[in-house]
Amino acid sequence: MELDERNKRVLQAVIDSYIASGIPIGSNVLAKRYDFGVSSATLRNIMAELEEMGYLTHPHTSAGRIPTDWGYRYYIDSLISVQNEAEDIEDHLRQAPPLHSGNLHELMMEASQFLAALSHCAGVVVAPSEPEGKYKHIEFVRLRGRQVLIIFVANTGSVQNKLIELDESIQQHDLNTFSVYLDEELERHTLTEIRQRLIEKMKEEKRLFMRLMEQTYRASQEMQERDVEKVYIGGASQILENPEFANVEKMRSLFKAFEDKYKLLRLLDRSVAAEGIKVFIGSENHYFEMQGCSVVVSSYKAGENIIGTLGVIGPTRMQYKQVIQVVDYTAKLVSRLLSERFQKGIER
Amino acid sequence: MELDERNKRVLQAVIDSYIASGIPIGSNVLAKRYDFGVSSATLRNIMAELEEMGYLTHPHTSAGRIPTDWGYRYYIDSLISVQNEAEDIEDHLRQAPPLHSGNLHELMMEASQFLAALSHCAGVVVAPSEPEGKYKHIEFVRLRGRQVLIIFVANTGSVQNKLIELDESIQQHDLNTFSVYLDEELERHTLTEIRQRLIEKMKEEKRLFMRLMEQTYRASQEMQERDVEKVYIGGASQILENPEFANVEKMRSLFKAFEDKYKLLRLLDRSVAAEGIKVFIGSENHYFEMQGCSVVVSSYKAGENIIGTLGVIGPTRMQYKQVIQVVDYTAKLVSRLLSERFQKGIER
DNA sequence: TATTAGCACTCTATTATCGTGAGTGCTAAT
DNA sequence: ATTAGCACTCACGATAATAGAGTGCTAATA
Repeated sequence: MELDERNKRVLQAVIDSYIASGIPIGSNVLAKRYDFGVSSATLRNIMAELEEMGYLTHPHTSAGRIPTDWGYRYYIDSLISVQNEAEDIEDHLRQAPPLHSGNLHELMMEASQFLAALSHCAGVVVAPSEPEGKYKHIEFVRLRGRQVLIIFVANTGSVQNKLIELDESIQQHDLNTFSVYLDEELERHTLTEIRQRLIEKMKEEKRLFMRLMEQTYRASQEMQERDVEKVYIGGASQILENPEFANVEKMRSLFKAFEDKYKLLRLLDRSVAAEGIKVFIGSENHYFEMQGCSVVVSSYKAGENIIGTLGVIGPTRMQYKQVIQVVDYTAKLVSRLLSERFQKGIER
Repeated sequence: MELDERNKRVLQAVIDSYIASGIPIGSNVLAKRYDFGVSSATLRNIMAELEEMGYLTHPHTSAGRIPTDWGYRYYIDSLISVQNEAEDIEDHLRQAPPLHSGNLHELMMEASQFLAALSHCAGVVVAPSEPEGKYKHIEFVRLRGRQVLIIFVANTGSVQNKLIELDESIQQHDLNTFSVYLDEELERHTLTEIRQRLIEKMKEEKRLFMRLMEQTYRASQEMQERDVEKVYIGGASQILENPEFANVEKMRSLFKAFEDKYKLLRLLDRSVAAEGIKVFIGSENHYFEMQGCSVVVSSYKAGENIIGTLGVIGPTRMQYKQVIQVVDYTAKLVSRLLSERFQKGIER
């Protein structure tokens, strides 16, 4: 059954009011605040209809209406018009300067805080995952004895490191030789390929380099997997400002969830493939048992390639219009910064 | 006025009970649970005395006694005996494995979570601050055009990086040359000294290297200052398990405080100079308006040098005995790992 | 047929009242 | 110095009463 124009307007009015005030909306309030040209009795009928269709509900018999998750979904898909973004963009620009990004880590942190500040929700940023074979440089630093620190520098400017322990001591000089060799090869090949070629080339001899290669390879694999560190959460306490989290138990479980960054990652990464904004309302996000929470995410790019995700987690009753704009703006901002400052496509 | 033996025992009993149960302790309960050989009436007198001396208080007329901050202070300084650490150490060992420390960042994170898990409070670790002139290696990676990524490797194995933009393009080859030069100099001098010598040596000529040196120097300064990233907080949600934070407003302010890492740093770093455990009870910590919170901190070392701080933030009513042992144990554990795996004193 | 006024009914949230019990402080006896 | 006894205090929980917002239904109206 389709909604006629008037019903749409009523639904929108109810959701708008509820988002703004947080209290269930009754027919009288609605009739008074908006000018529908009909009485509250008619509005009651309409609202009952909308409830039957699943867009609205009410907490108890004598309370006003609140949107269901389904109602929010319809609201976002059909009722939000993003016509007035111009005025908001100014708001953003005024607050934009903080994003200066001395290095990738900082940029991610700042972006998450930026999101939080502007959306009054928790800001979440998933750092770029380095596709295999995107290393620019691999460096070995001998710390002492057989301990070697391997440093991976990716095209995006991301730097990761791992400490390994070799079977036998090795000179810094030899490490440098190997590093130069690797860098040259990296121009044309992925780490996996290099490893393959090395295995073929030097069967038994040069055991030491072979070992080092193995360790390097394994370390790089570990880097890939250790995604957990890549989730930046900013301004989580923002979310507590919302009255719906006055319930202590809810808060607790929410913060527990924030600490489980792996799950967060799964949740956010679902949108990484596609471009544009995605909104997951309440029960729509399955990875995460967050009651009463919505997630607004977008992907960001470096050059033409989508490389990461960023967004916002907040109460289901959030200012979707604004939040969507903020997330969109931030994604574009981060994309621009990354594209400008790091990496130009595949070119080296 | 000094406390006689019996009063001490009563004070200890009250605090022990209150820490264990969280509810104010009345004279009857005390007389029943402990065997003082006196009646509840006498205990009432004693408790009134202790209250007058400032060690105890009660929330309202007809409630039992609870410790004041002062009472806790006395409890910790004079009443806690750490005789039975043997039994607890076993507990720790069973849970110890998780600390494997692939790199410094991981070690810090794991340590903070370790602290949280064992103390049921929030675990906080301040990463080693690199004293000037402790760099092992400085690497330059040309990303594209005039963008260069500077990577600092410290003796502790800590790796930091910063992206800079030069006035003119520079070849990777030249960067390597400079890196080799710096590394050699770093064997004997601090960055500040090297800069000085460079300025004297090559007045006008070699402008490019001079510029690079300036940028490198400035970047290293910034690294020093950007301490904020160095605070690792683990298991903050642990703290919510405590009933005293059922109050939403309290929780909120606490989490806000956690996000202000700079203040946290100030608070924790007060203990960095001295060795051993420090306890700040409730109002005793001034940097931080955390009502009802206590902080237990210790410093950790690499070799002989104190290089960082770690500890726990929890409700004033915490299991001091256990927590102190946990913090002590963790500090030693981290010290051992750092001493073993990285840096051997000043030797290179 | 769609809208509206009117009204009975429902349910929450607020406030008031009261009893209960743990605990204190004081006094007088030991 | 210790203790028994007792009056007094005060938070806490349960219960009851009230107010008010809002609904759903019915019958009247345009």
